Amino acid sequence: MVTMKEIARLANVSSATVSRVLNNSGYVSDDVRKRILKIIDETGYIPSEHAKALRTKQSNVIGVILPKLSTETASRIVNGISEELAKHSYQILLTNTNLDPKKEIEYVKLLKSKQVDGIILLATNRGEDLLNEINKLQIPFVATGQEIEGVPSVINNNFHAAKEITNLLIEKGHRNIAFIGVDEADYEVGHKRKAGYLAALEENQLPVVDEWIAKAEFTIESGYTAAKEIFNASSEKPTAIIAVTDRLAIGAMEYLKEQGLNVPSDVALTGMGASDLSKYVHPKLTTIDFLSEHTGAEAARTLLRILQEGISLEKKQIDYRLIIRDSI
Amino acid sequence: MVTMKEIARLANVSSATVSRVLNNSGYVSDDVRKRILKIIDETGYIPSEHAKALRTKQSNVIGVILPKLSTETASRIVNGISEELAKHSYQILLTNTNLDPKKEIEYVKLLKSKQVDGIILLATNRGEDLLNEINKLQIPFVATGQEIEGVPSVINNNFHAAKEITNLLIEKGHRNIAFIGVDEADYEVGHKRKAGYLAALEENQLPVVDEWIAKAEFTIESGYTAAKEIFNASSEKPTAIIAVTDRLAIGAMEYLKEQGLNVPSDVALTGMGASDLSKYVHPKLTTIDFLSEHTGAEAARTLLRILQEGISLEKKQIDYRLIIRDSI
DNA sequence: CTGAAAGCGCTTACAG
DNA sequence: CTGAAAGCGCTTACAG
Repeated sequence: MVTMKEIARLANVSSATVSRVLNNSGYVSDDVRKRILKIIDETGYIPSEHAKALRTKQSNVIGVILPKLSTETASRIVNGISEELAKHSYQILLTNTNLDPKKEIEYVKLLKSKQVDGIILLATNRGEDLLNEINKLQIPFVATGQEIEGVPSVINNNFHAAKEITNLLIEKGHRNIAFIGVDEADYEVGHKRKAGYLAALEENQLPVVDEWIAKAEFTIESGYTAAKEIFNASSEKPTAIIAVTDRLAIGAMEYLKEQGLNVPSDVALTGMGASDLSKYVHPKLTTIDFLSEHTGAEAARTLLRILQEGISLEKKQIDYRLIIRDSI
Repeated sequence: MVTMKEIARLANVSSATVSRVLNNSGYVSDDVRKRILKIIDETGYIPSEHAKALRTKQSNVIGVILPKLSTETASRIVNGISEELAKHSYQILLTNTNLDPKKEIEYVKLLKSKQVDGIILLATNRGEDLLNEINKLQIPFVATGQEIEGVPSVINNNFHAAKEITNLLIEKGHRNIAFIGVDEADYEVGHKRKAGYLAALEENQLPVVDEWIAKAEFTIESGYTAAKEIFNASSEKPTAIIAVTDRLAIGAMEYLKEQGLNVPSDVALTGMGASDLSKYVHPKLTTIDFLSEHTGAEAARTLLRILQEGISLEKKQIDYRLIIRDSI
């Protein structure tokens, strides 16, 4: 491999001068600069980032820890992160926990050893161990997906989104509104969205009916099952269903169709996430776009701000957009 | 930051010994080993990968260059890569060209400067400049998505997949089979899939009708437009349409429905890619699953084989799976 | 079994 | 405007 020393030798200068040319730092005569650049070009010399990082303590790499890449939300967020970071010449070191929370901690350590300049975590939980590890860490850190206490977090406004979509149904005259949620251990998606639903009911003095509230997994099948449970359990049937993800809504839609119920005239239905799917099911799904690319980009910007200006805000909520389509 | 030197000092040994403990290399007495491990644990010491990489010329990082993360295929492939590499303690340094071919070359250089141990490229084209850059490079390299001459490539069997799906329609009695393809500059998706279609026609002595062959972009809208063109241009209408992606097929499906044509009884329709969408449109789409996670994993394995055994096969074709659903 | 020393490829104060 | 030298944090042949 051709090194800086080699370039210096060929150009009859010291490596200090080569370094100055490369970094545009300090004075170098035009003459010498040109000579060096020519040689760099001819040899195809590429400086070693490891040596550079070792010296400067800066790697221009940001670690990203994510639970699963093959979900639309995750890939939209990572895309947002990657575009924003690329603008500032940062690269992403990607680690994928495949939903194993133990790996989150392992990867935090790994990324530290790789000496990334910062870490962005797409969090699914708010585990104590993780928090400890982050606090031990002396690396700028941004969480997204979940708010993590004491850690700069970029999150969606899940509470208001759920509340608004519930209100929308209430305005349309629905009073029997069912809810398909997920485990509240997922604080943002499980707890906050449910809280938004409950808040809207309460404000409108609608009763909370336990049989109309189901807990599901993140799959279409689970949405189907949840809708079935709701319709089997209750003597009075709901006229609307709010699902906390599009996939759950689509599962519910399958069940409803199977029962010969029309969406939306018999039962209105909403999802959340603005997935690709939501546009192409029939009827098209009313949903909420959480602008995930934007969430990712904002997480990246937050991290860059910490890196460059030392400014560290605690919490940033990203706006969402309600998308009204044919399912209500 | 606590360094190896510091650990050595605290343990009253030399850093050489600490290094030996860390790497399980050479002899270290149990006594000393325990003492060192204890101190490492207490201090939370994490070795610097940059220093290590500088010394050993090995980083345990694989560079991945992709055109766009937010497509289902790309994220499935990257997921496959990431899972396979994780098994072998390699991490991914992710670079995203956002479909800018100039960036492919730029990122090849960047990844070299980051001294990744190898590079996996999800290629969309087979540009000459890129090939030159790769050849200049002295880093193990695997391409996927496109076969790149002289470079180990893991690709899908696009020709046979397209041929098989065409044959399937022919067996069903279709003789007027239209084709919605993409630019043949995308050799695998544009050229090979079209070639497979043409080969099936030829083998069955069916005529190639130019009006039945449309070129589209990678969007649902473009599939709609292409189907419209086909139906407007030709006096004799096709009874089946083969689209080279699911999104194109879904666009075509929208057009057909709009025209009051029933899928599959009036016009049969097939896609390729086994996207999530394909399962949830009505009728469900007959398509081809290219097993993208598997493609990614195989690309990773190919790279690891080069890295670990120096074995470098030229070309590997991944199997596909035909998924027959209701659209034919 | 352990240590002293060299060296990986850079950057950067310091001196001239 | 340029160079000599130190040092970043590791590993590894060599010596004992």
